[in-house]
This record gives sequence, C-alpha cells and structure tokens, in this order.
Amino acid sequence: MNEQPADACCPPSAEPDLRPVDGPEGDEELAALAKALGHPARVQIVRLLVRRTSCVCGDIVEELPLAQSTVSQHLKVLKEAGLIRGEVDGPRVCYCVEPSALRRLRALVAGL
Amino acid sequence: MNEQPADACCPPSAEPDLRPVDGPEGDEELAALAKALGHPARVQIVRLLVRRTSCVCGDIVEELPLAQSTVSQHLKVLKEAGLIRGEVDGPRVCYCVEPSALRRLRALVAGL
DNA sequence: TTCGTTCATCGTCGATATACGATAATGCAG
DNA sequence: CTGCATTATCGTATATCGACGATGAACGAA
Repeated sequence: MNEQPADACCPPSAEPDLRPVDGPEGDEELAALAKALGHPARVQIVRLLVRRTSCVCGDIVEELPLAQSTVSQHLKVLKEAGLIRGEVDGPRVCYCVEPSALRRLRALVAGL
Repeated sequence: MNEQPADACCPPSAEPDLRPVDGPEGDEELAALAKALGHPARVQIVRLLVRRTSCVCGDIVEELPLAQSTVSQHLKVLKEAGLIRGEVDGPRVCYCVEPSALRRLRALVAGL
C-alpha cells in the first residue's frame, strides 16, 4: 500500500493557448491529441490523474488490468503527446495531467 | 466542377445525449471517437463537412492530397465511429457530420 | 442495354500499435 | 557497496493502420 499526499507535483503552469484552432496545424495538433486518447486504457489513466486519487505509477498499474510494462508504454504515449507530465519523487514517479493540454484539446474539439 | 446545393441532406436529429460521461463505457466511447479523429486527414474531413462548402465525396477527394480510395477509407472510419453520415444522392454520396456525435465528443472531453 | 460517372471494396505492402516477459536503470535504506 | 523497490526500456509476436491501384457496384443518361 501507499500513503502518498497526492498533491506533491503539478505546479499551476498557466499557458495562454494562443495558437489558432483551425488550419493544417490545428488538424495535426488535434489528431495527435486525439490519437493519444484513442485507447481506453489511456482515457482511464487520464481520468485517474484528473481525479487525483493517486498519481504514482505503481498505483495506476494496480488500477488497470495490464502489465506494468504496458502501463508504462501508455504513460509514455500520453507524455509524448503532452497530455501528462511525470515528476521523479525518489524511486517513484508522480504523474499528473497537463491542464493546458486538456484545455487545448477542449478548444480544438470546440473549434470543430 | 459541381454545383451542389450543399444543403440537401442532414436533418436535425435532436438526440438527447443522456448516457453517462465517465465509467468504463465512457472510456470506450471517448477512446473510439478520439481514435477516429486520430488522423489529420480525418480531422480535415470533419472540418470540411462542418464548414459545409460541399458534402459530396468527390469534392472531399479534391480537397485532400490522397487517392479516392484512401479518402473513402477515412470516410468509412468516420462513419463507423458515428461522426458522419452518408446519404445517397443519385450516383453521388453526400456526407455530413452527425451533430449529436460531435456534441457527445465535446461532452466526453469536457468530462475529463 | 450500354456507357460513363461516382463511390465502395478488395488485395497488398510497409509502418505503426499493442501486449507481454525479461532486463536495465534509478534511488533509497542498510 | 549490497539489496530492495520502483519505473523504464528492450525484444518479440500479433494485430491494426494507412496508403495505393485495381476492381466491383450502383445510378443516370443516351
């Protein structure tokens, strides 16, 4: 079991989101974000991190019916898409959502 | 060239969207919609259909730098995800977005 | 019916995704 | 340094994706 404070990472990071929503760049950007969310396990991971019941990789692994290596791969995909961030906390890594990326995704979907 | 009225299809279709946004079903649903949007060409197609400058398959093909068969495949993916609909209009097919699916996607993303 | 147009489907190829176990790398405790 | 716990990466096998050309199916016109 773990007894993490669940609020150790994730500084505010107020990015303005000034890029355009449409055009070819918007297509690529939305496609990349959507592709990262295009797997149920990754959606579930994002939800877990938003709910913030925990943010440690091991806890996420326990919540999913997948091997630890598979969860790590999914975390990597989400991180490369900019949707989450990982902060090293001793031997653990605390993952958290990137609020600006989520806002960006909402803006791009709203711009459809 | 074509001279289509561009408003021949797409009845209102006011669906209530009463299903829950979270939970395992929401994960699968969002993942399926996001996966369908996880390619720039498909994002571009959805945008074209929202702008409604045209809705005929052939016109969509002309807008994209892809072969007709490839565009047809992307249209199939979008249709199977429920994001668009195709109505046969003589030898042509008029595609249009499914507004309820777009609203559903926005609700699911907002529910993250 | 026959022809031409429009769109869908088939078959194929290379690239990418997804899963797993095994192993490496990291950090802390002792 | 040694050992333990945690996470990342590697290697591999299977499945799906994405592209194309070729072909098929449906429809209207002649």
